[in-house]
Amino acid sequence: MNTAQLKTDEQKFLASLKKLDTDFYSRKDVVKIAKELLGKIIVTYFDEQLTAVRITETEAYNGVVDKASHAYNNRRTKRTEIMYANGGKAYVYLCYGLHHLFNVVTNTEDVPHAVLIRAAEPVIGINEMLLRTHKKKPDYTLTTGPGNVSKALGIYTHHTGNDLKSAIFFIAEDGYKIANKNIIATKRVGVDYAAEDALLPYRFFIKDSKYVSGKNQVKL
DNA sequence: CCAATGATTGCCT
DNA sequence: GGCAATCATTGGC
Repeated sequence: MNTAQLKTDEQKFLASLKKLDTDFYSRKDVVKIAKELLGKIIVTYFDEQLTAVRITETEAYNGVVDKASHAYNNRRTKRTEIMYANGGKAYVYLCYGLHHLFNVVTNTEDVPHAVLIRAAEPVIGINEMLLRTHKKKPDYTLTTGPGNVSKALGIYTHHTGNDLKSAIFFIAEDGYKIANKNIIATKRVGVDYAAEDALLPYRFFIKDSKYVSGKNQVKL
């Protein structure tokens, strides 16, 4: 990216970030990674527009043994192939024919784990997010819900397979910490078809955050 | 080849 | 709270 054309506050913001490295993503415990992604920053710099959000809600998908996962029972198709890559890649797919859902691929090669990013809080580029989502005013719906997060950040299915350590699309930490007692675990949303696996406590969100999807969200 | 469907959202009542 | 929108992927024929 050409950082010279960024505003001073944008440059300062980027300088405060440290990208998560491959070791973070390639660990074996996807549930732990889903928890640790809370509070991290997603940055996109598509079309000369810098946008960033802080993750507030995630869901773990535990690979071949998880009936809610696209890779359940080692299902390996053109769409899911990227889930079998080493951690640190983006898995983006179209849901209900219109929503682009962004997942972080974790674990090592041939172990198809992923974390769905379900909600976040805007940090940089709110005006651009409003343009992308066709909204008038920023409220919690701007980046709450997996479809909305992708829309606000400009993430589409053609980004599937992208490396999350690139200059224009990455996840980073900025030192922000969340106490364990402020992380809530619940069952996942919209996976009732997954029988007993639908009940697993694989969804995590930041307690009291306004940017949380479903019935746990706080109305303004 | 083709019908069914989904890790959702937003608009209507 | 109910339901329509909208289509790539999937799996069955």
